[in-house]
Amino acid sequence: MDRGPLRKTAKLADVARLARVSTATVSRALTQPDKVKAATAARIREAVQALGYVAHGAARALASRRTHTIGAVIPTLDNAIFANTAHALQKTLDDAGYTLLLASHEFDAGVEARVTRALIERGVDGLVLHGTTHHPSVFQMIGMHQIPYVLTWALDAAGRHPCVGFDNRAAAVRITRYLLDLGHREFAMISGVTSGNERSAERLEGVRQALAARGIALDPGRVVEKPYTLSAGREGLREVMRESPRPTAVVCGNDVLAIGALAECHAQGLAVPRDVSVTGFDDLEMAAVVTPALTTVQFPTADLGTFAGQHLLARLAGRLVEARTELPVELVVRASTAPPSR
Amino acid sequence: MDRGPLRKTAKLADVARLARVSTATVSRALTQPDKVKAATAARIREAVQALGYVAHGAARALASRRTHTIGAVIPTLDNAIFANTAHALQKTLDDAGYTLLLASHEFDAGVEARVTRALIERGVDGLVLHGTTHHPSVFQMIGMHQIPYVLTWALDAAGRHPCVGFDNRAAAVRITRYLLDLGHREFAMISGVTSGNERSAERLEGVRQALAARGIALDPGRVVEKPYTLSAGREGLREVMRESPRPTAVVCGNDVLAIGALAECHAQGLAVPRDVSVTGFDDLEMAAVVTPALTTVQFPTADLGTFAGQHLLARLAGRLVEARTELPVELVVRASTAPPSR
DNA sequence: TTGTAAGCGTTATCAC
DNA sequence: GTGATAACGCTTACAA
Repeated sequence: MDRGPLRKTAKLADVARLARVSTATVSRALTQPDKVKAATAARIREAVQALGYVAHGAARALASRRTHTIGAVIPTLDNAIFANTAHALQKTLDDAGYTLLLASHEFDAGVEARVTRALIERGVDGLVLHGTTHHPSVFQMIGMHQIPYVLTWALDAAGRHPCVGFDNRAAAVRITRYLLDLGHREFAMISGVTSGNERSAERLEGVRQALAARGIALDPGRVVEKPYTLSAGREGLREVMRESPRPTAVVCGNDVLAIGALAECHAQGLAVPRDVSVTGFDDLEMAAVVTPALTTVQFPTADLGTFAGQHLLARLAGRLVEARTELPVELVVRASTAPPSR
Repeated sequence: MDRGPLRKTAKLADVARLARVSTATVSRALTQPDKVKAATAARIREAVQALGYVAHGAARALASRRTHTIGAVIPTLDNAIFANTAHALQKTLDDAGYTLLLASHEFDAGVEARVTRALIERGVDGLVLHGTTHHPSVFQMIGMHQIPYVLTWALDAAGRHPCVGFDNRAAAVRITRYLLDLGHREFAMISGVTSGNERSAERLEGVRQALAARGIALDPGRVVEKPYTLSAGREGLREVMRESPRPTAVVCGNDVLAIGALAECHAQGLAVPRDVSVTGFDDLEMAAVVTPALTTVQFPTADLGTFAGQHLLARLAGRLVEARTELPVELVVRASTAPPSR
């Protein structure tokens, strides 16, 4: 590949000189080509090519007060769920000429405030935040800088913030009622860590609520909180199955935990769903693939990113948009999960 | 939360005025606190607080010619493997005060060149690229802008580029020899998509090479290429098991495919490893958790991000560093995977 | 230790 | 359509 006599990085003025026009014209040719005569534009294109010119983003941002950048703060990249959503978000933004700036806080509110500040400092035009509870300084900064934003995953009950998310609690109620209706009475839950995680907390609470409505309590030993990993799922199952009477229905906080739990069932020689029914919230559409015998609530997490992106883009374009979007979830019954008759 | 009479976004000059110092002093106080008298620094801190001042990154970058930003171009965020590495990379950079800018190209070389350009345009101080084969314009841009970079996952054989990665082919040879030594003669491979993916290609080639060394060929019907998804793994197993004689050893391109393949084995009533041995390359450390009967080659993918980050930080600090780092992989034998005796 | 002032590379507002 | 030129907000010699 010929890389020519290129040496130092060229700037706008160099292009202008070579194309025999002013910097203003080059700038226009680059950002609003239709405002420039075709012949001029062509000459400029050539010069850009010849010099291997790449615009200086910072200078551009400084002068135009626009970065064409959207920031997203996610709990962690280490979890496919969020990476998934981020992926869809990026695609949506990319198609509109925006770049996604991704930051994670590892479930630490302090870190979240810090990275949010860093994103604002970098001049993001918009912000995507996960969940509805945030450090007050976060909203303060957003307010001061007048940055368009949207909250995802959860729904802002008070209606104070634009959001697109799921009603996790309702989903939990739904799957629990389904199990109750089949005749299950002995429940256990392998929940995600609820502290600092509304999503996990709401799912657990939804299960509790649905059970309470039928007069069933979830005793302490029947709820274990685990990080969203496979091995934690195995561990969780081991723990709840020590209870007596043994649970006939185990609800898992998400599909990763559910798959781990299934693996442990196999290891222990427990047949699913004959001996025990395992169900879960399917964030990744993994569970169903691993076994057809798993009833789940499906969350369209990719849509989350897509919708959040669209919402933000619309606002940046000055269009009016719904401030609250609730995405539908789906209860997927794969096989009979009735309790063993005794 | 009191947000005071804050209205418009403050700038450095506002802070300077309030603190009764010059803008130069404020700038110093913010970036090199030790160059400023303690009392002055305190006054400035107060002013910053009071005004809710957030630095303007673009202006800062323009003036200082530094963004404290590292760009990483990964194939896709939709795959936990890369998200994993990105996560480790981010942590490493974060600790050093750098922010990671993540972009993905969805396995399209053209897109890769485009997003790399976008990152350079945004002024990244360094660049992390996946794999060793890239569009020539990518290296041209990097060269022109003198941007420190590092290639990951694979190793640059020619030694032209700084890299940190695995020897995928050697790993493939290793696991294949292991199976050969146990007595397997009927092989099949559920490979990742090799086109545009060196990693997949090298794994497949390694298997082929090891088999050829013992006079065994991998017939077309015994190799299927699939995307790294669970359902593709199931499909892949179905396809290769149609061969006759039926394979006794199925090597999977990664752990996601392996888990999918295992699920299909269960569905078909095939016992693992009694009827068929499934092995794979464990990018995510998932396979082993799902079943203890799975022999794998473990790739420390998180280390990849950590090392790549450290390499780049060292270069940015002007320190000399190895241009080539090969990370060790590990063959993990979980259970006997000898072929069924006939 | 602090202040003055000259850039950094674009964009945007005017004229022409 | 195109060209001067003044911002944009900060850093950094150089002076004091």
